[in-house]
Formats: sequence, C-alpha cells, structure tokens
Amino acid sequence: MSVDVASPQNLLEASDSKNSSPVTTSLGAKEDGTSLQMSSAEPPYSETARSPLPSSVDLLLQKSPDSSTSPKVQLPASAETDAARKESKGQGKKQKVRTVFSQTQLCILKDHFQKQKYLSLQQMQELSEVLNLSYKQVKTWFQNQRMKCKRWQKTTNWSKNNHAVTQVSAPTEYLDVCASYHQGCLPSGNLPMWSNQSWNSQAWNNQSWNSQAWNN
DNA sequence: GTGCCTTTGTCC
DNA sequence: GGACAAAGGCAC
Repeated sequence: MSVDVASPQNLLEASDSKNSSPVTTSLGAKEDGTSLQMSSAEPPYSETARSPLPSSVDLLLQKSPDSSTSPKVQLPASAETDAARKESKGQGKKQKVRTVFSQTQLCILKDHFQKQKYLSLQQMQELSEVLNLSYKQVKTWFQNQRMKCKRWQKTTNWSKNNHAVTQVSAPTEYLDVCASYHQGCLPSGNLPMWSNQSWNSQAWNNQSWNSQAWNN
C-alpha cells in the first residue's frame, strides 16, 4: 500500500469536528440500487470496490475542517423518493442527487488534485475509500475540477489577452482559493505523495500551472 | 473503460 | 443566479 493520504492525524489536528462525509440531498436518484440517503456514515454509491472505512480515516472524516460550512442534510422519505426515482426514470426524467462534500473531503481531493490532475484507477479507488466516497464521485470530482480550472484559465487567458498578455502561467487567484483549504486542514505540508505516479495527462502537460502555484 | 464537453438539476 | 455534482453524449 503506497497511499497514505495526508496523514490523517495531521488532518485530524487541523480539522475541526464537524462535517465529514458528503451530504447528499437525495431526492431519489441513483439507480445502482444503493440507497441514496447518504447518511453521514454511509457512502453514496458503491460502484467500485467500496470497503469499510479505514479507522484512522474514519476518525478523520468524522471531523471536518471548518464548521462554518457544515452542510445540511435533507433526508427524504425513502419510500417516496424511491418511487419517485423509479417513476421519473421510467419517464426518462432523472432525479439528481447533489452531494455536498465535506470540507475535509474537499481538502483532500484538492490536495491530490494539486499534485495530480489525473489519477489512476487504483488511486481513485484508494482515494474513494479513504474519503468514504464512491469511485464515481471521485472521478466526477476530478473531471469537474479539470473543467473548472480549464474554464478559469480560459477566462483568465482571455482577459489577459485583452490586455496584451499572451500567456497565463497560473490561475493564481483560483489557486489561492484552493490553497486556503490546504492551509486550513493540511498544515504540515506532508501531503500524500503519489507524485511518482506516471499520470498520463493529455491536457495538463500543456497547462502551465503547477502545484507550486497552489500553495501561493 | 475513461476522457472531454455540455447540459441538467440542486443548493445556497 | 452562481456554484456545484452528476448525467448525457461523443471520441479515443
């Protein structure tokens, strides 16, 4: 096992004591048969190798970095939502579940994203286990994050081009925001090092921002 | 399979 | 209305 996600104890010390697991406002959505109501201890879906939470991480995830953002839980009546889900599905309409990740989860996700924009299958699975998320959620998060950064870069580039600047080296403002998470919950800078991972990025080799910028 | 990209639906 | 996770579609 090579993944040691951000040394949980440090995270624990840096984290506070609230939101840990993702809060899914479930209106009935997922088809995988997994229950939608992600209670604070239950992973949303089990798509890939979902394993019981590592104890240390369990502790970690029961704490959360900032209490100011403690998510709200809206747990619908399961029967009702289930029916609604099936019904809507049958009609080709989907009831989406929007998970609200905890600050701890976001923190770790961003931490990894900072180091690697693309994770291998195994890394995602491990990360999903550690974060008590599904593999799909981790994958989706990384995808959305890449899109977000790409959009950010685009707009930044565009605006800078409008000011006769041709290249933007790093979306520092965006990274700034993200970096704040790290300062909040990953204090000692001992981040999980998957850095030797040979992630084959198609796009990020062309991206000019690197992890250093995240810490600025 | 996973990627990008767009769209959709939900939450604040 | 923006931000976000997730779904849908297409390409490799």
